[in-house]
Amino acid sequence: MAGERAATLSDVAREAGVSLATASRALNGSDRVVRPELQERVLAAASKLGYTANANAQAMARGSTETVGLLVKDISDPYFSSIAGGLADEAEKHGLLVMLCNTGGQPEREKKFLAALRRQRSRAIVLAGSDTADVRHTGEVAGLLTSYLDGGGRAAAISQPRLPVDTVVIDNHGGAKALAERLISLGYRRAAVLTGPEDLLVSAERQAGFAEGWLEATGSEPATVGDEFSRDGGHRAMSRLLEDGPDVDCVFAVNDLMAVGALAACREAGVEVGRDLAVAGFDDIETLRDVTPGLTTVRLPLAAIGRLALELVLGEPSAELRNKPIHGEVVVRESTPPRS
Amino acid sequence: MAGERAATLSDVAREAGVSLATASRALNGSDRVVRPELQERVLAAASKLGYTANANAQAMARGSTETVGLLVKDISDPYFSSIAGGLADEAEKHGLLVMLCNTGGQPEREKKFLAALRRQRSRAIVLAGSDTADVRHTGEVAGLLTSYLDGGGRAAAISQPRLPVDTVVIDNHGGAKALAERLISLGYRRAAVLTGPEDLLVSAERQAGFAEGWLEATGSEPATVGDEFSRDGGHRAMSRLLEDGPDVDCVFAVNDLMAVGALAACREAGVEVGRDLAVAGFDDIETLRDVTPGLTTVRLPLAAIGRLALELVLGEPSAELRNKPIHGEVVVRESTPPRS
DNA sequence: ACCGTGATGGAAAGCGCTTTCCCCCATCGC
DNA sequence: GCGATGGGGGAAAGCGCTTTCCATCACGGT
Repeated sequence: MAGERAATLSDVAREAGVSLATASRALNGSDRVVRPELQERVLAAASKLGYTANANAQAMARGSTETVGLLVKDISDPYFSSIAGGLADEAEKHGLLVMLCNTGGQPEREKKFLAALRRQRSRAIVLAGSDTADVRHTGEVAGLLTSYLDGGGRAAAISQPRLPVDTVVIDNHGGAKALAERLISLGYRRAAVLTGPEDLLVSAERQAGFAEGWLEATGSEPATVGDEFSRDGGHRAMSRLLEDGPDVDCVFAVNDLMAVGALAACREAGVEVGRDLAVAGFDDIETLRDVTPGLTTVRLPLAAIGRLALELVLGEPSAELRNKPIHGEVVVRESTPPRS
Repeated sequence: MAGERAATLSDVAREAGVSLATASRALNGSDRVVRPELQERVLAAASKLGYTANANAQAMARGSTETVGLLVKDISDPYFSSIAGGLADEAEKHGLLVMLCNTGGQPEREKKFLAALRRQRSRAIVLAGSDTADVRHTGEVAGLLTSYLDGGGRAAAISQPRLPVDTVVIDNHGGAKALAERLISLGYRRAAVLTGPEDLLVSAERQAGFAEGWLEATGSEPATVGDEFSRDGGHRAMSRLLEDGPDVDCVFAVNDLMAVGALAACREAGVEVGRDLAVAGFDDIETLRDVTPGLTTVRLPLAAIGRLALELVLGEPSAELRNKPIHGEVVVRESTPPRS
């Protein structure tokens, strides 16, 4: 049972009657070739003993591991889980294992995880959207990342190019601006934006992009209501907006989750979205595509973004930082019908 | 820069003018105590050199790691990402890193991951719902798991107790049966079930539980339409059902995703759910709580399940297998109004 | 004054691999 | 027929830690 300690390579070598070196070469490949006959003997011995290589030992001897780290704010958020899904699939193709780090949006945790991944000698790290305007924290993260990179690690980020690493840049500004323009062409004239916390970059960028588009086209800035960057935040923000007497004909929630909360708030207040008021979101979360009325939003290829981030981080390192821009596509649905 | 190889413990020891042993004891704790003065010197040296322990080396020396593996079918599915979220949070509390393995429902991948986790000498493995009726595959997984356990590993499963490990058993049967009873008490009499593939245990159990409840109360078995265990599967199944002329007043989709697809199919067919037909799901996926009409479903405490699974797998090992039952709670919403 | 005791520091033996050398021997060219 | 050549096996040196086993040293009891 659990008594007999796991077979080691030496056990296999002995069993096969070859040297440790040969066993290693036969089992885990190398540039050196082993005579087929011996190779077979080693393989047989290994399977007979139920040998499983010790990845930690290999990591030590080889000086490199087969794991990559992924930092997300909240894996149960569909935005991140979709990215994670794409990244995980790509990782699997490369034979890499993914270390999932759920930061919960806590800077302390983020740093702890970064340290842990470094300790693990992870081959690469992908940071997904933990961007904040908190300069102090961003600086600390940049510092940790830099020493990780100096130690031979690779890293990439998803979202804003604020860290000294390659990044998959999501065009939040452009997407939101395009959405604003689209809403205007649909006939809307008075808008409000439901935003997340001010120091959340995604939120700030989307808000700014939308405002810019709106301002350019109508000459006026949309109103703004801030709350949490979540379903409930959207609900609260929308409720507040409605209470204040909504002098608006359309509302842009900076992400789909907030938009869905807003939808619910409208429903509760007896406001019919699509007829009385238009609502739009951002991300095009898959599980949210069936809400009613269908939510107008900006589609982001989330899984592809995850895949891309991994490709970026595993590809040829380059001297200068690379940015891979990703543009969203405005998807119009029933929540923003053309206005007569 | 990247030239100077990372500082090792010996570097720190030398810098601090102490032995390797002392440095180790001072930095990574142990039962042995180090004089405060020395301790401080070591800490200073470490920080001066930017020392980061090598987890792989520690794993080798200690014979144990700080990682746990999590196998899920598809992390981008909210069911699994919620479980993963709960588990990840719990792992963080224990200072453990989570290896995320996305099997994509492919048996081959599942086995590969299991082997990989064993190679990594993961402290524990949690298998989340990859249960299938495929006996051959289940047997192979059981085999891999057993040798992993024999090697001193710990493992737990979420869903059905089919593997030789502790498991968080989700009472799919009971939940579905309770749902059936509830629907009947609401006045429904003719039901249909939208199921996933036959060899998917979750689906089969929910169907059976529902059928049992229905049969006991009405004396008749609900009709059944099978398709994929996904939103689109639900959509297709429901479309087919509607085409065949629906002699039913309520439909149970074996999970929320399918139910939402069904909702969409109804909408497209001009059938108003809540008035013309009732629809219910299972899981109570958070992001789906705002669909309209509100979906009646069976709530599962997904995050808690993830947490629990980790607790189970990290707790005192026990001789006999433990099962931790989890019961869902029927949540009635507008999609199944009382029938007059 | 002497020896048992407990607290600490250090030397060194691994942990399980990979990989560099080194060496042997069968081939090959002339 | 003989040295050069190279394919392929093995010994052994790490990789960076932890931990056992000693060795010291300062006390306290008698």
